Amino acid sequence: MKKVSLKDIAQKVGVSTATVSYVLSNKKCRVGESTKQKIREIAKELNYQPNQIAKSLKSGKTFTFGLIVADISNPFFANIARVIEDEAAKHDYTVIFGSSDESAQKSWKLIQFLQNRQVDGFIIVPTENSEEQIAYLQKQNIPFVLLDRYFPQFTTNNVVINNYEAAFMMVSKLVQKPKSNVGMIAYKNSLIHMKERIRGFEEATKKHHRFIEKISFAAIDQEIGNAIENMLENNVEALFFATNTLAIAGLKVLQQKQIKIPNQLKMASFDESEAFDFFYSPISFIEQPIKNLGETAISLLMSEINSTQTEKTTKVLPAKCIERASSK
Amino acid sequence: MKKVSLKDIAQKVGVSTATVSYVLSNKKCRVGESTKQKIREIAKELNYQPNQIAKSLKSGKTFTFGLIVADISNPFFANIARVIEDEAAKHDYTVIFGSSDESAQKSWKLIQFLQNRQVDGFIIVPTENSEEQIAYLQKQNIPFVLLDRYFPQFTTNNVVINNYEAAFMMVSKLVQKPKSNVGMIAYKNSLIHMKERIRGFEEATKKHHRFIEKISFAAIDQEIGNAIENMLENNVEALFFATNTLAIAGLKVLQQKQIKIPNQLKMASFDESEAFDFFYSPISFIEQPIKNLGETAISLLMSEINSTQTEKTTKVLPAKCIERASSK
DNA sequence: TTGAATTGATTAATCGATTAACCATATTTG
DNA sequence: CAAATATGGTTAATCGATTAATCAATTCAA
Repeated sequence: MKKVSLKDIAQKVGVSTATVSYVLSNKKCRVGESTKQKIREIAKELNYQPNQIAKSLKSGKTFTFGLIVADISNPFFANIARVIEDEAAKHDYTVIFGSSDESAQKSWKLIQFLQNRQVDGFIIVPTENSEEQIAYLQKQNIPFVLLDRYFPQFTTNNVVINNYEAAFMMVSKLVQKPKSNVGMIAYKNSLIHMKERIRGFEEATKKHHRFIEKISFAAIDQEIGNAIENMLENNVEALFFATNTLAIAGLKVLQQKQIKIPNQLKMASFDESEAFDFFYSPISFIEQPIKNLGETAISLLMSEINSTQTEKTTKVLPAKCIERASSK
Repeated sequence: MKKVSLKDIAQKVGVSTATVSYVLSNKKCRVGESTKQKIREIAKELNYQPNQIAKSLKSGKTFTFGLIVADISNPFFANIARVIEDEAAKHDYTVIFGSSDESAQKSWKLIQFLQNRQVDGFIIVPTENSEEQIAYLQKQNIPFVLLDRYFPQFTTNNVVINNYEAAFMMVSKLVQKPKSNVGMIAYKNSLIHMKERIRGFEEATKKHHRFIEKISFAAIDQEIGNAIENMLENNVEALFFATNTLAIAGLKVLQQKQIKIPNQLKMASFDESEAFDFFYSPISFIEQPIKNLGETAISLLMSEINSTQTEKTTKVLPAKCIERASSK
């Protein structure tokens, strides 16, 4: 069965499609009361649903956002996606999203794809080496907001947390005894959020012997074993993970090796995970304000879209240290 | 900056938009080689991206699926969503999805919304009392596939597992000692998948004293405490959870009460969760073939869309019992 | 009673891409 | 050389909704 269009209603009522359009969109236009009623009646009877595609073509607006996250299988990003969807829905926007899996190439493909679908704006968690993509969006004057990370050399709308401060606070609590050996496991990644987390760790461990292992996102399972091995050989007594994904992978190895936490090794991580709660000694972590991050991103994007102003804003939201058994 | 359209290219080259369209879509049509080259060149130079909205309006196809899951914050559905997206992308389809949160009303809203966006088909995890929605889709002749659950009274495309068998197998292993007290915590829900899980539990515990607590999805946190309390008062020595969400909620209570698993209470659950791996005694669970479920759903939907045949199929996929420390 | 104002509705252009149906030239063919 | 056939393109309608411009019929004012 074909979908009901304005034309169908118009024919049945015996008026032009224009009249039907005016009535159903409640425009202040001169249409007789009896005609109005009849049109509304028939529209309801046929269960008329306006064709958004046609509307979009005419208006140039799709009421759709594109969301590109770095890794949708990570609950952090999955939850952010959820919040962003809910928040967008409040403004009658749909969200189409994709996962770049930290690959600039995939991110570029997604941007092109979503642009073809005429999204009205983007929320992007940018990957390494995606600078020219950002430059492209800027040049095309497409509204967008960067999330979680950004490029300091570009003036863009950003929503982030203070990674340096959060890492510094958490690590300071984790490594109280000076001169001991301490370690951090991070991503091999030049993005600012990772740099800042590492800087926070370093600043908090000035008086310690520190060891940093950097792992590539695409090969966590292959590289994590060695990284942990090295940490243990260096007798670190505290270990800080730069993300929840790294922490989960690391914990699996530590559990295999029967390392007792926190007795043999204290630990803490960035981001949360349901698994952290159920570990025999609950894992300390840095809680990011996910709801706030998503809401702020949508709010920035909405104001970018609805105004002619091109002033860019960077919002820095507070993160919280949740200390539990694993770091004491 | 406005987007580049066929018209822009046509003007620059000095031909009609029709010619440009023919060339860029590689139609077998008579256009001179030199003109072809020039058009391709200019198209590249202007970075032409076809407007999918316009294409959709003309073709009546959006190459978009609507996916409605019951609860996107549940990793089971989140992962299914992921698989479905990846699989759809292989066929050059986009997926727009929403979460009904087990509410028929929300589900109905989502269907209307997605239909306005002219999706070419649906994959739906139906909620309780959504029968008339299914009937509506059927009447409108809109291609769709039901996932995880279905309504036996409707002849539809379904992709499910054998919930009865999976529950029976797992519970049989969980409750070996006859005559003991055993319990199940399920949802207060009349959907077939839940009924089947309960039937599996009952069939496997014919020789036991069994206790079943039913909890409403919308009030898990409020009701789970009492449910667990009752189980403990009845001295159950084995407890089966109908879903991962229930298990996680239940585990939190059990942990507070310092119940030792499996010494004081053996347990097992449907579905997986990262948290199950990190519990001090890893939780036994029924593993659903998520990848296979998603792939099959897309494949059914694709063949429904691409063929005129209206024959409906129900695919029943195998689930697997993963036995670990918690049930021994 | 004639011109002006009001009411109720229609026409037609538009958004961007597609495509069937034409229309010129140019080249063969009998 | 006239008719047939290629060759290389253009025109215009279409998808469905929107909306400025217009028109016809009525009512009102002077």
